[in-house]
Parts: sequence; structure tokens; C-alpha cells
Amino acid sequence: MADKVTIADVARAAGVSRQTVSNALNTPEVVRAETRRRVLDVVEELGYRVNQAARQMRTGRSRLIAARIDPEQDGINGSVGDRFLHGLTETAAREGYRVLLYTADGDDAETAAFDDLLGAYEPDAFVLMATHHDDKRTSWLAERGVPFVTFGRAWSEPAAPHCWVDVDGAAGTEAATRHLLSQGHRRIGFLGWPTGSGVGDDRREGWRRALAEVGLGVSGLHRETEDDVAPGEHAARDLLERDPEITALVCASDSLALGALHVARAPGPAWLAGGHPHRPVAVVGFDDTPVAKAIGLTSVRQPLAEVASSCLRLLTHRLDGGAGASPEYLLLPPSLVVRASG
Amino acid sequence: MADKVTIADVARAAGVSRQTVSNALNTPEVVRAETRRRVLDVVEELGYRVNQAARQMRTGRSRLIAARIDPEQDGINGSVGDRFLHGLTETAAREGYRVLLYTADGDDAETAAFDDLLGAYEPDAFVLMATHHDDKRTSWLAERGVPFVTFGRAWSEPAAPHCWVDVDGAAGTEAATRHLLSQGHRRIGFLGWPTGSGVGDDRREGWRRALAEVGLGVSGLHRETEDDVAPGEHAARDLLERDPEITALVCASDSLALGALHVARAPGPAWLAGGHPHRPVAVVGFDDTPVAKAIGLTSVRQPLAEVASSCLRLLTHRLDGGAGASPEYLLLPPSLVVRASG
DNA sequence: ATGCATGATTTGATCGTTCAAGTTAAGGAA
DNA sequence: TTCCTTAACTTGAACGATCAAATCATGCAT
Repeated sequence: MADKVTIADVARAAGVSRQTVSNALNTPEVVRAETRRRVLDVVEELGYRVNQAARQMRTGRSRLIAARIDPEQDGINGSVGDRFLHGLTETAAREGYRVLLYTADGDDAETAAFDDLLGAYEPDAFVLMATHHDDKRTSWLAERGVPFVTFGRAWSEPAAPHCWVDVDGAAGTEAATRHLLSQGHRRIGFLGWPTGSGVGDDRREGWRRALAEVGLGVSGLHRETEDDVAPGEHAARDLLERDPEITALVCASDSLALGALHVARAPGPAWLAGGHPHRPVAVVGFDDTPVAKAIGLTSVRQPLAEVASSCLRLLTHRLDGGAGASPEYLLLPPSLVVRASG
Repeated sequence: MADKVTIADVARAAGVSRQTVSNALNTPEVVRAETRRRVLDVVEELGYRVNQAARQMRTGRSRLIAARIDPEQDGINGSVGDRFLHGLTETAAREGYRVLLYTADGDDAETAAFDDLLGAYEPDAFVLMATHHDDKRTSWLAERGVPFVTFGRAWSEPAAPHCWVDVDGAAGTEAATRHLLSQGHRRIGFLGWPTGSGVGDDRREGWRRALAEVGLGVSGLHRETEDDVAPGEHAARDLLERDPEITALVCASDSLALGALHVARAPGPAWLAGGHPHRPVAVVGFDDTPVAKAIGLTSVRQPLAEVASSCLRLLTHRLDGGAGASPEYLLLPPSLVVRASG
């Protein structure tokens, strides 16, 4: 609290001007090596730290990156966002940035939040999660020339005008399906979300592809429903009852997979209510949430730490380095975490 | 992106001086009502927003609150921090503050992070989670006069020199135990953490108290172990095998409870490996994590949103209002979420 | 009338940094 | 010698807000 050391203090102690101190720190190449050393020694000795607010005033750059923190949606899939945020914060710190949080419920509230933040704190960039078709947020930012990356590809545009990083969901479900095929399963169903969501359609496609590769069709083998446990259970029951040949299910999320497990399991334990005795069915989820780990559910894991660091690297590259003209896209492969469920 | 409106722009348009605009916004009572209205109209019309950086330079206040984001510990209990952070962000926004994230592994790394942040971004305050005995972090901040609140009481000091908000863990386990008693259970065990952790000891105490109230002792009824699923399972097995009379277990966390469930359940489903057939045992967890909800585990729920908003309210009260001399403490009651497990 | 609070507004200075332009000294080419 | 270039460093101004002090009316008591 006591003292705040300013650049002028350092300059005085080192016997140079303010600007030379600034140069020694930010543009070393214009300062004589010996002078630079002397300045850096004094900086160290006095414990000088540049004041962000002052720097921001002059340069217009806040070294702040804004990201949304979600209320844990259904409580199961929510943890994805948190793992991502943690990775983001860690990488950001390493690159000299900090993560500023905001909340918003819906796209309109979020663009309003953009406006507020830009007016007051002037973050240098935004990181968006969960992109969807006709995402208003990206166009809002793009129109105003605000830098941003998205975790999630641009579903509506073939070649997006902005950078994105995403995980290859289709590759994930494809790997999951192949895994099940290799275990001898031949009739493998899919539990997903209603057509029209980019992410959901993508995950279904991976499953379809894997089956097609070995000459199997998908007719009557899938159900689409809301992303929660109860709907998942319902859909799974329906699917399994209509097709007694099905021995395995690939799911678009751990929530759905958990619902499926309630049906697919052998006569259930006392603390899981209402299970009809049923043949055992293998189940694979998506996201490798804590719940999956806890109950031994095989699941597709997204490399969230890498997604986060990639997002940040794309941003800082644009912010600090020359602003490369064409946007970059990055599609990372997920991995399958095999557990007892399949 | 185009234009940024400054206070000078507003002043010019409204035909007053910069200072009057500032006063109209920050000290309305010194400005004539009519003038104030005119200024506010112009503010609205031009879309003026105060620039935080400039304000911070002059006032020394950043309106930033720093909080740590954890890597999801064991993946199960981690979600507590995230729910808290979300609440914090939401309340902060309402009070004109923003949450700035940082990461740190261990107390020393965290105080180093304090130093970094204070030097560069000058957050007005810190919010700390998971306080423990002899917490280096609180003393570091206190010595330097940096405002902060902790989620978690000051375990080492009788009357802490700083504000804290906490959840009454003992009340939670007490309620859980009473609930089990009311269901007819008479021999109720406890699975907890090694003695010495404030939180863990507190939770054990609530269980003990509830049993004592109805004249029951606790000898041989509890086990202490590391906070994870496997140790929980191990400890539960040990406890249940040595005392065949036990019909229910209260646990210090959902992780432990999940381990206990692996033992306590009726002959397990195929996807949960290695279960010895066993008598059914009721289990209650702590934290009401997504996992608890997913598997139907009765659990003690902490009112995280209220904890977060209370933390923030205590802070802003001190930051904005007069800095009340004596610290305030707030102990909030948890609630029991009853599910199939007990 | 004069003086003097009081209310409403304005003026100049300042926070700590970096930008842009200026200065100084040294080295080469003419 | 004189001029020009370059390297190394310094000086003043500016970013956009608020603080502290100054100014200008206005009303009221003396």
C-alpha cells in the first residue's frame, strides 16, 4: 500500500529520463545495452511495475480480455465452460493479459454487455463460447471492429471473417463408434439434439460416418431430444424398446448418456429409482464431465486447455503482432476416455 | 469502434464545463436540477460512458475485484468455486464492479499474484475462497491494507480482523443427521477429512452434535481420509465391515459420498465395477454438486449465490460507503436436498 | 450600500504513461 | 572545415477523468 513507484522514480534513480526507462522496458533495441541494464537493475530494486491504467490511457490498450461465465446450465455439462475459463486465465497471464468476467443471458443481453464493457473498461478482445447458427454476437463485434475469437466454429459462414478454435466433435463420435464396433457391437444407436444445432448435427454425423464405413446404415437408430437427463432416459428407453437388437448407444452429451444409463444398466441399485430390468447396453457420453468420471461413463474428452491456449494465442498474435489479414481456424481432435460403461 | 465520447464532448454539447458533467453524474446534489437533467440528456444522446482508466488514474479506484479461478480439483467438488464465481460476477456488475480472474497454485503463488495484480491493475479488493488455518494470504493482504473478504471464516483467529462470509457446515451435517434419525436410523457413521482442517472438523462436529442431542455416542463411528472417491470407498467399506449395525453415512463431501455409495448400494449395476453385495445403507453428501444431482445423492447445499452477493456487499459497503471500522462476519445456513440415497 | 455566507459553476493542475518531436554528441563524407 | 546522418537520449504534450481552488452570482443581514 505504502508507496507506489512510478516511472519517474525509476528515471531519477537511474539518472535517465522517463522516456528512456519506458524504452528500456518496451523498446529495448533503441537503448544502449549498458543503459538498459542500469535501468532494469533499478526497476528490480525499486520494484517498479507499470501502471496499466496510465498505459491504457496513452496506448488505448487495456491488456484485458473479456469472457462470459455461465451459470452451470444443467449442472452436468456446465463444467466445460469452467475448465475452459481456467485455461484461458492461465495462458492469458503468461502472455501479459488478464481475463475479465461478465455474465449475460441470451445474445441480446450479451451484446449489451459488450457495449458496457467497451465503454468503460475497454477490453482489447472478447472470447466467445458456444457459437450457434446466426450468432448475433459475432456480427455485432465484427461490425465494430472489435477483435475476438470464438470457441466453436462459425456454423453459418463457410469461411468466417473471424478466428475460431473448435473441437472436431464428429471425429469424437466417430472414434467412440469405432471403439464400440471393435468391441463387437453391430447395432449402435445415437442419442442427440434436435436437428439444426451445429454442434449436435456434427456429433451425429461422426457416428453415421463410422457406421457407413463398415457398411451399416443408421435408419431407425437415432433419437433427438432436449439436452437433459430425463429426456435422455426417455429417448433411450424408446429407442431400446423399439429395436431389441441395439447393444450400444453413442450420446451427444454426458447428460443424455446419464439418462441412457438409467435405462441401459442391469437391474438398478436402490438409490436409482424406477429401472425396468433390461439387457446391458454400452453407453458413451460426450465431454468427459466430472459426472462421467464419477460413475465410470466412457466419454469423449475435449482438450479444453489446448482450446483455451489456442484461442488466446490467436488473439495475442493479432493484438500484439501485426494484425494478419486473413482469419485462422483451428480444429482440434478430441480423445476417447474409456471407462466401465462401454 | 468509430468514436469515443469524452466528458469534454458532453460538456460542449450541454453548454457546461467538464466538471459540471462529472458532478451531474457523480455528485448530483451539488448541481442545479435543471442543469443536471440537461447534462444527463446529452449523456444519453451521445452515449457517453466514463472511461475507467482515466477515472482510475485520478481516483485510484479501479472498480475491479480480483478472484481466483481454480482448476477443478477432483472434478466433483470443483463446481462449488464456479457457482460462486458466477454469483460474484453477477452481483458485482449490479454494483458497478467487474471481476478479474487470476490463477495460483498454493498460498505463496497466490500472494505473488496479489503483488502482480496490485502493481499493474490495482484491483480495489480481493475475494478469497477456501480459507484454512494460518492462511498466509489474509495476513499478506491485511499487512498491506488491501481490502478483502473471504468465503470461509478465519479459522485461526477468534475475532478476525477482516470480513468473512461462510456457510454453517456444522448446521448442515447436523440437519443431515437429524434427517436420517427421523427416518429411523440409529447408527449413523461419518466419513470426513483428517483432523486439523477447519471445514472438515466443523462438519464432523455437526454430526456429533445431532447424535449427542438424542443421547447417542460417536465412538467407532467415523473415519477420516483424503477427499476423493477411492479413499472414500475404502474408508466406507472399512467402517461398514467393522460395524454391521451402521445403516447410514454422513459424508464431508460428495466425493466421499460417492465412494461410500459404491459400497453402500445394493448389488451394483454392470457399469460400476467391483461391488460386494451388501446391505443397503443411506448416504448423505455435502455440496450438492452436479454429480449428486445426477446420481440421486442426498446432499447438503450451500447457498453459493447468497454467499457471493454477501461477500460483494460487504466489500462495496466498505469501499464505497464509509470504511466501517470493525469487520463484519456472516454465517449462512445451508439446506438439505433430499434425494433417493437417503 | 457593504459585507458575507451559500449555491452553482468553471478553471487549472494532476494521476503515470507513451507518443511525437526535439536535442546532443559522435562519426563520415564532401 | 562544414554539412549530414545516425544513435542515444530528453522534453513537452496528451490520453480522460476528478480534485482543489477560484470565480461568479444571489440573497440576506447589518
